[in-house]
Amino acid sequence: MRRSSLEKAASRERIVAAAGRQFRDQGIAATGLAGIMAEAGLTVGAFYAHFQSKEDLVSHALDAALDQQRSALSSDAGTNLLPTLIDAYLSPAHRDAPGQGCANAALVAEIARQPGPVREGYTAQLRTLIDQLTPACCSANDKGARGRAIATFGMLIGCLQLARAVDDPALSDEILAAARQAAAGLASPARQNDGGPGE
Amino acid sequence: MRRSSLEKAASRERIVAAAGRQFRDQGIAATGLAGIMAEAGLTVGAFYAHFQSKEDLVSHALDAALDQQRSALSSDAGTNLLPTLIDAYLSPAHRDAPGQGCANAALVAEIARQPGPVREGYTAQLRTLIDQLTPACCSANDKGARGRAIATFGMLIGCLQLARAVDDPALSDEILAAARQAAAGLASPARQNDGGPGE
DNA sequence: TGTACATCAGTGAACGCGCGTTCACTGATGTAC
DNA sequence: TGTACATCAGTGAACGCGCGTTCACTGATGTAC
Repeated sequence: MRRSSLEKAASRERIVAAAGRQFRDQGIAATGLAGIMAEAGLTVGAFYAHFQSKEDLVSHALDAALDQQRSALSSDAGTNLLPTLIDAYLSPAHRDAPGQGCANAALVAEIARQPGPVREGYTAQLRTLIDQLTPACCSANDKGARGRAIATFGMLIGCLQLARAVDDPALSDEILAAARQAAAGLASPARQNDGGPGE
Repeated sequence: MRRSSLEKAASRERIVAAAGRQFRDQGIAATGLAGIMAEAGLTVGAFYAHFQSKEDLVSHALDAALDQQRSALSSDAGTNLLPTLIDAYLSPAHRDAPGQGCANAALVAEIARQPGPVREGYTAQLRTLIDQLTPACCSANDKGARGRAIATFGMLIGCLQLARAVDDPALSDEILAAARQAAAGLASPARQNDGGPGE
């Protein structure tokens, strides 16, 4: 039953993709290896030919999911379509498909409870994301751009989570709309100088 | 071994409190009934004298945790110490004690995956919270107060989660600081009129 | 290029374990007379 | 107020189940000659 190294790489990719989707959809703790392997078209036994443990898979799957999200972002770096990006982030489509969506929004709280290595990997990813987001939050006086980038991103993930948790579609849409408007103001501070505390 | 109805009520309260703490600390899926009952000073068997199922407990524990949080808030309603409240919310102390802290921040993502009744209860609680927060976000032209209240709260929970997930204390503090500044601007829009889209 | 053999990706069954839930039992509580 | 009895909060052991992990085995792949 041995497979070629190309096939092995393909299997691994399928496992990582399935894990990324199921973790975001169901949460990490609630997702079993058997279900992931089944979605990847394999049986559980094969798992340990690819990863040392579930925690090891969590690290890799999270990293891959975050990479994927950032790559969409990096292609737009510099150009001024941050508003478009915000609208996409806060769209009903994104809200309704957590499994394909932002891993930050789906998993931050659970990441905080993960062992060291997982959190280390996440921290590096978030750092890169902030660096990518910061230039898009520039105003004439760009002293506060990085802070605004962080706060804006926090608002995006927080509001998306609220919109997902809520039972009532009308309230959910209202949350998305409120976040869209506030994010636009925060991220692109227009003619207002940022008046940060002296530093 | 039968106990008086007063003792039963006290037992139930201890179970709810222990559940609220453990759910926030470890997540709902990762928390077992045995651990909750042990913290309440009882054995697992007694659980079903108080609740129909784990899901039933989740509903009640979540409701209690959210009530507790809001009651701290309602005492300040009307008065202008929203900035103080924001600072407390984004304090290192709150970040470092999720088990005693805001259930929204700790559990939103997991609530989105809970069965109907839990989400219904949560939705009602969030609605009340938004209503309580809105007057504190008033400006001269208060058309956008409710939207700003929603967006501000989303930013609070999102940034608190980011600060908890991150591995590096310096970055974590930076996130809290960025959120504090942005929240102050968003919640108390000073002399800036809110320029919402026509409605 | 062809043959012999070590490697190892994947299978399928088993492992111990903790989960949520059930149940027979205990004995103090609350009630009926 | 005192007695007899039904109730039921809590115990402790058991239930089936799915979890993460291990293992003997298979047979195609990759390598050495």
